Amino acid sequence: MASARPTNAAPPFPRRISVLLPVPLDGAFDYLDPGLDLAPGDYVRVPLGHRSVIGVVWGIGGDGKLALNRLKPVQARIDLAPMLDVSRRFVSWVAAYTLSDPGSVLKMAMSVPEVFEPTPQRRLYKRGGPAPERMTREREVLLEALIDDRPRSVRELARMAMVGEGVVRGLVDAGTLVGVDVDVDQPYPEPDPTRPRAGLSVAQQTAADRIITGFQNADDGDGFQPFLLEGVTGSGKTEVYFEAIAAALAQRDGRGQALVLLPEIALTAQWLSRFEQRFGAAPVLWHSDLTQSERRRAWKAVANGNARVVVGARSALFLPYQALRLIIVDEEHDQAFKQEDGVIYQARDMAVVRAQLGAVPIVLASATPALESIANVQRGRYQYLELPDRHGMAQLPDIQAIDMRQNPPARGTFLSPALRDAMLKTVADGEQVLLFLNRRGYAPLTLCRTCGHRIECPSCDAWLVEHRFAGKLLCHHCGHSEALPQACPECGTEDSLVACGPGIERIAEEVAAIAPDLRVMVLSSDLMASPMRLAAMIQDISDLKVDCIIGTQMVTKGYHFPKLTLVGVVDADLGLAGGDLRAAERTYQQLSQVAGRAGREELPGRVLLQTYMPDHPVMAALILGDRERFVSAELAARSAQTMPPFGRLAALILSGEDADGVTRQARRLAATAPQGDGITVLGPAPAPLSLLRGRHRWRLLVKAERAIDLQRLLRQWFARAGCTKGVRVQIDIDPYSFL
DNA sequence: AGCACGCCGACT
DNA sequence: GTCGGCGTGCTC
Repeated sequence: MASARPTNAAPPFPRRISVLLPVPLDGAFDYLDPGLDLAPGDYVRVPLGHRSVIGVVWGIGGDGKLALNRLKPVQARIDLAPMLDVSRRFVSWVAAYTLSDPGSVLKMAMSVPEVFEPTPQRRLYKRGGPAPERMTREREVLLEALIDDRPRSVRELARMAMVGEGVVRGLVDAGTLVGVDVDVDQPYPEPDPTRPRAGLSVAQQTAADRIITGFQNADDGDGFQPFLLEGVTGSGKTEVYFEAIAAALAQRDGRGQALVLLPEIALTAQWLSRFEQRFGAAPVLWHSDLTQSERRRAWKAVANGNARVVVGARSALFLPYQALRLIIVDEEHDQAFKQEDGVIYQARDMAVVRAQLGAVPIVLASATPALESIANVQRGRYQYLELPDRHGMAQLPDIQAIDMRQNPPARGTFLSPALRDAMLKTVADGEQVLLFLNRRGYAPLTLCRTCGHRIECPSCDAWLVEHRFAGKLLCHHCGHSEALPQACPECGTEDSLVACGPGIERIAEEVAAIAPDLRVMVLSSDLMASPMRLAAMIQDISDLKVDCIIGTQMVTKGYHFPKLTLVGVVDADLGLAGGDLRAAERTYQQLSQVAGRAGREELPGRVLLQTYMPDHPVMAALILGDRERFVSAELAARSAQTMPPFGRLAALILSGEDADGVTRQARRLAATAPQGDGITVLGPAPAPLSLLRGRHRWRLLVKAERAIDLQRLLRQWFARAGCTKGVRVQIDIDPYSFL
C-alpha cells in the first residue's frame, strides 16, 4: 500500500512528527522534521539525552504535549525500506496486549543495531585494465579462466584458475584486475516454488488445497484464515505446509514472503535438508545462535524482501517483513513459544494476531494441538485440517505402563526389571533404545545423611543439581555453580553427602552397570558443545553407532531414527508434579511426542512408561491411544473452572531485593484489587521460587471471564495502587509457568 | 535501556 | 587533595 507522499498539503518545515524509540519509555517522542519529508515507518536517527538513537517515525503531527521550541530535530533518515504499517500496528498491538511499553516491543523488531550503520564492504576484483606488461604462463592461465565479468575475491580467482594467490595480486598491482567494493551482505539465493516435488497423498493434497484457497482473498485485505493442521508424527504435515509456502512465494508478483516459526529445539538439519530438497535453496534462519553478521544479513534481507522464507524461533515474528503472505507455526503446542522474560508473550498467539493484521493465512501444525487451538476450532474460529494416516508403512507404537508399585526397581536404581529386560532384548535384536528423562544432571538433590542438610542455591529457593560429568553443583534457575563438597557444608561430616533421585547422567551410570558393553549416548542441552557437535551425534545415532540414547526434552522432536524401536520413559509422572494448569496437557504432549520416536517405517515401536499412577487420566489416555477423550475431559474441566481457554488469566510477579518492600507492595496491590462479576484475584502468595537470583518474589493471579477487558482492568488497578521503588512488577498475560 | 550527575572511600 | 563506586532520575 505504498502511496505517493502528498505534495499538495505538505506542511511547512520544520514540522512535528512522533518517533518511537526502541527504549523502554512510555510512548513515542515528538521531534522536528527539519525538511526530510519523513513519512511513518521511516527509520531515523534522533538525539535522546546525551546520545543518539535510531527510531521509527510513528506518526505525523505528534502528540503536541511538549511545546514546539522544546523539540529536537531529527538528525537523519536511514536509507532502509520503511517499516510497513502492518508491522507498526503489530508492535503497538503486542505492547497493549502484554502491558509493556511499545519501545520494548519495537526493540524486538530492531534487534540488530548494525543494520543502521553503513554495510561493511569487501573488495572483489575483475578484469578492467590493460594486459600486463610482463606476461607469464600463470597470468595467462588466470586471464583465460575469467569467463565472465563477475567480481570475485582473490581466493576465489586463484582457486578458479588453479594458480597461487600471488599471481592474482600481481595482476592487481599491474592494473589488469581492478577492485570493486561490494556489500559483505550479499542477497540469499531464493527458493524456487516451481520445482518438481514428490507426490502428496490425497489427504495431504486436500489439506494443502484448503490452505492455498486462503490466498484467493488475500489481495482484498481479507486473507486472514487460521488453520489447525493436526497429524501424527510422520503424517506429512511438513509437505502440506511446504505447498502453502510455495503458493505464498508466488503472491505479490512472485515476491511474497513466508515465515515458519519453530520451537528453537526443533530446527534440525533433517528439516532443513527437506526444505532444500523441495525449494532448491535454504531458508533464511533466525535464532539466538546466529553470529552478529548473520543477523545483520538476515535482518536486511527480511526488510528488503530478499529473504523469502524465514525459519526462526519466536523472535522472528517481529522482523520487519516487506511482503509477508503466510505464517506457519510448527509444533504449535510447544511451550517454548512462550517467551518468559523481557516482554512476556506467547509467540503462537501473537503469530495469529500478526496474520490477522496482515490479512494472511496462518497454519498451526501439531501432532498434539494445544487445548487453546482445539477450542478455537470448536468455536469455529480456526479451520481444521487433519492428516489421519501415517505416511508410508509405519505403525503407531504400542504404549504400555509399567506400574512401579508392582515392578519396583532395586534400591538405589531407577529402571524397573521390566524396562531393563525390554532394553536388553531390543539391543540384542540389533535395534536401538531411547531412555527419556526430562532432568539434566546426575541427581536433583544432594543431602547429608548425618544432619539432613540439603544443598541449596545461595540466591534461589531451589536445590542445586549435581552434574557429575562436569564435577559441579549447578542451579538450574540462575546458573550458579560450585564444586561438589567432600564434607557436609552444615555439619562438616566427611563422605556423608548422598545423591537423591535420578538425572540422565545417573541413568547412564545405571545402564553401564547393567550392560557394560552397551554403547550409550547421553543427550542434554548442557552437554551440547555446539550445533555441529549435536549434528555429529545425531549422525552417529543414524549410523547405528549407538545402542542406547539417554536424553532429556531435547530428543523428543524433529529426529527420525528408523532402528529406534523401544522408548522407555524413566519417570512418566515427573511433569505432573507442581500442579499448574497445564501440567496434564504438557505431560500428555511430551510423552506422546517422545513415544513418537519409537518405530518408523517397517519396524513397529514400543513404549514403556514407568509410572506410580497408571490410572491417571494422562497415562490411561496414552495407553489407550485415546487422545480425544483426554482432550474433552481436560476441556470440560477447564470450562468448569473458567480457566483458559474459557477464561483469561494474568499473573503478576513482584520482585525485589528488599523482602519487606516486595511484601508491602504485594499487600497494597491486594488491597486495591479490582472486584466485580467474573473477576477473581488470588494472592498474594510467595512465588513457588520465592527467592530467585537474589530477588524475593510474590505473585498474584487474576482470573477473569473472557468477555472482560483484562488489560484495561489491570492498567486502572496499577494506577490506583501506585508503585514502590525497588519493586518490579512483571505482568504475564496468559501465564504458562506458575513459577 | 543508557548515560550523566552526585555524593562518600582508598590512592597517584 | 583526586579517582571512582553505583544510587536515582531523565531522556521529545
